[in-house]
Amino acid sequence: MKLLLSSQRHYSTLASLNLKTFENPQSKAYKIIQYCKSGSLFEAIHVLNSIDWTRLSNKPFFYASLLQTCTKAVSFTHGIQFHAHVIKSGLDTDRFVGNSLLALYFKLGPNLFEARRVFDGLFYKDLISWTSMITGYVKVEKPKKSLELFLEMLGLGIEPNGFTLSATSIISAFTRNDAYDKALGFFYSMCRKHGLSPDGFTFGTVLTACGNLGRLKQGKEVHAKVIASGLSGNVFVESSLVDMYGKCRLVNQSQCVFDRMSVKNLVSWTALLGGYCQNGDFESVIRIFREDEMIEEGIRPDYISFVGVLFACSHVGLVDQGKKYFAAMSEVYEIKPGIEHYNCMIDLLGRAGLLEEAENLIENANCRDEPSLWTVLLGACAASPHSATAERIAKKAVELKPDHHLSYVYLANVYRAVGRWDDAVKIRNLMTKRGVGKMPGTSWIET
DNA sequence: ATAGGGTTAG
Repeated sequence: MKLLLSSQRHYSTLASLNLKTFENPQSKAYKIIQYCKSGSLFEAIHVLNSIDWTRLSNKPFFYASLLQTCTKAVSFTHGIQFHAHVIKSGLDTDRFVGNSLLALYFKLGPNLFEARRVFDGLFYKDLISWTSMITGYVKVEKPKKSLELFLEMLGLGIEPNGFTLSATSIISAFTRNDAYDKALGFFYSMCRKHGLSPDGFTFGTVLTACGNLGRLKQGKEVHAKVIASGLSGNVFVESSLVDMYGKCRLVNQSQCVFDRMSVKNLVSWTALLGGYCQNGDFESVIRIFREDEMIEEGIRPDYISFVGVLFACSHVGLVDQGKKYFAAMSEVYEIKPGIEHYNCMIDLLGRAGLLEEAENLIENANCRDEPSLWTVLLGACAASPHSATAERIAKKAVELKPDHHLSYVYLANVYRAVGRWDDAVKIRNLMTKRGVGKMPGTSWIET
């Protein structure tokens, strides 16, 4: 690639390159900025190459604009070249240039290493620098680092007030860290201490936290805040509410919120179905799915919603229905079944005593060596352990997952059921030898 | 003048 910004060119246009003239529409400096603003990276570079860059004043502003344009135009290679020039001119300590570089590395990289280097090298870090780095860590799945940095920022006396976004990224970091309690705590201090008004994103995150914690009381409080904030029409917020009530075992409330939603999407439906699933009302799941209500509203079920309905089928023992949905998944909706769908089907078939059919299904799946499939099938076998099939399945499970103690227990149980006491003892010894958990006493019958 | 953000499902 041609090197940009050669310093050996075009002294003739020097007159148009000072700070004052970039506001002059005739000047090339003005054109560069205009091109940057409209995201026309190549045009901007073209003009840039026709001037003497070394004589241009106010370089930080140009570098920042150009770097942002690279980010906007998704051109990482150009961005890196500009970074090289930035370093050469010693402007990488400038916070505007640096912040633009951070955006480049986080949005197009993501290159955490380079971003951190830029961040550490900044002469003065402002709230935007901190926020970029904090949210950047969340993005690359390093919530702990993100929180460390957040605390460091607070230690320096920089308050995240006025910027809801920095607060939401912290909440997000907490929730990704499974520290839902802290996320909730932060939400409340954000509202009370800093007087910030949360937006839809914040509410979505916080409601999910309430749901995962089963905190109905706080969930309701947040619901009240949602209503007060006028965000009731937000499909993300309302789907989170449906989810929250479902997880807090108030499935009626979940249905109520759902019914009043003016805009529903697939996630809203799946959250509703999930609520019924978690509350053991599998009949409702199947009823809602079967009545084609979703399809009437123009919503096509996806990978996850099929997990819900197959899970329900397996719990109710609807073999034909389950088979129908499993087939429809790939035939009608062109969704490749995954391990979760297979698990449901194996459980469904196995519990119905259709061991061979279940075994067949596993053997023909591309995830056939996945231990969980065999473990699930083995669990289903416990109801009918009197067969060579059960023995075969149990052996396969032990082979694929030698550290799973239940497989041994099941296998021993199969032997006991047909009176092969010596084999049962061998399994017990094998378990001890491999050190995989404790064999239950002889009173153990089935799960 | 220029820069920063995220949510939902089994």
